[in-house]
Amino acid sequence: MPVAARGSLAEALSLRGIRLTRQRRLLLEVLDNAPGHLNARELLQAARRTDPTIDRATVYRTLHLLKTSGLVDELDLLHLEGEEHYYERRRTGDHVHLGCPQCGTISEFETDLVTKLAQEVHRREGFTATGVRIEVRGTCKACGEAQAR
Amino acid sequence: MPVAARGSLAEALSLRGIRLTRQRRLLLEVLDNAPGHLNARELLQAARRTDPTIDRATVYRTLHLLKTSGLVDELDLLHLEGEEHYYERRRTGDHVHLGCPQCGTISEFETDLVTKLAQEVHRREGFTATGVRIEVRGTCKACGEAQAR
DNA sequence: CTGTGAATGCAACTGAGTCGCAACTACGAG
DNA sequence: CTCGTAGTTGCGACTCAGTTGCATTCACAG
Ligand SMILES: [Mn+2]
Ligand SMILES: [Mn+2]
Ligand SMILES: [Zn+2]
Ligand SMILES: [Zn+2]
Repeated sequence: MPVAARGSLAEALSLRGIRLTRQRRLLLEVLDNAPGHLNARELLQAARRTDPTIDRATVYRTLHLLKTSGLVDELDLLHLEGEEHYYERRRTGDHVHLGCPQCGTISEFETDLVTKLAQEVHRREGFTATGVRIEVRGTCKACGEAQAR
Repeated sequence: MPVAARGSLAEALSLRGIRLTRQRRLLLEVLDNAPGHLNARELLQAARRTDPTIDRATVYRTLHLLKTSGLVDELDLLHLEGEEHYYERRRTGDHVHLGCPQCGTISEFETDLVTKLAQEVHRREGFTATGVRIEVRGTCKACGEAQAR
C-alpha cells in the first residue's frame, strides 16, 4: 500500500490520540487488501498469517476503536448467513449493499440517495447524521434471469 | 386488536401453509401492542406474562418464520447498545430508523427515499428488492441543542 | 373424532464477543 | 538517545444470544 496512505493513516490516528501499534497497522492493512467483506473471525485468521501471535481480543478491541473513530464501518449484510458482523474501510463515495439470499452474493451500489437521506433527515427532523447504513435484500439480476425460465 | 386484523393474520399465515398456534398468535399480539422495538429477550418476557410456559426456542423459531414470511422485520439499530436484534411488525409505509448514541433514543422517519432506492437499484442493476433496511446514527435535535451551549 | 405431520418445551450445546489482569510497548519528556 | 508511564496486548475464563436433538403435544385435514 502506498506510503501516502500509510502517512495519512498514522496522521488520522495520532490526531485522535490513538497509538499506532504493530497490531493496529496490521489489521488495517488486512482490511485494505481484503477482496470482500470480512467478519471478525476471518480478519483474525488473515492477520495471523502475518503475525501468528495476534489475539482475538485485540481484533475486537481494535474494531471497536476503528468504528468509533470513523475509519471502519460495521455491516451485518442483513445476516444472510449467521450472526456475525462484517467490516470494511470507510471510503469517500457512499455506497449501499445488496444481498441476494439465493446465491449468497453481496454487491455494492453507489448512489447519492445516501447523502440525500442525510440532508432530508436534517432538514425535517433536526437530526445530524454521522453514519448511514443501507442494506437491501432481494433477487440479483443473475438469479432473476435464471428464475424466469 | 380488531377482529379484522386477526382474520387477515390467520389468512396470511394459512395461505403460506403455516399453522396458527397459540404461541404464534401470542407473539404477534405482543409485537403489535409493544410501544417500541423489542429484542428477543424482551419479547419472551412480555409473552411470558400471558403464557408463562412459552420457551425461548419457540420465540427464535417463530421470529425466523415471521421474518421469512415478511410479517416481521429485523433491525439491529446499529447496535447502539449490545449485540441483540430488534423486531417490529412490517407496516405499509416505509420508514427509516434514527439512533442517537448520546441519549439512546430511537426514532422513526417516514420517507419515500426507500421506494426510490428500490426503484433505482432495479433500474440500474436489475436487482429486485424484497426488503430494504436503512439505519442512521447521529445526534438528535435535543442533544444537538444541548450541545450548542 | 381421529390420525398424523408439524410445532413445542426442555436441556444441552455452540460460538461470538467481553473482561480482568499481568506483561509489554509506543511515545513524549527530559 | 534513554527512561517512565499510560495505554495496549495476550491470555484464559467468562457471558449470554441463539441453535439443536429429541420426546411430547397439538393444529387441522379428512
Ligand atoms: Mn461495502
Ligand atoms: Mn446485526
Ligand atoms: Zn443471486
Ligand atoms: Zn439524542
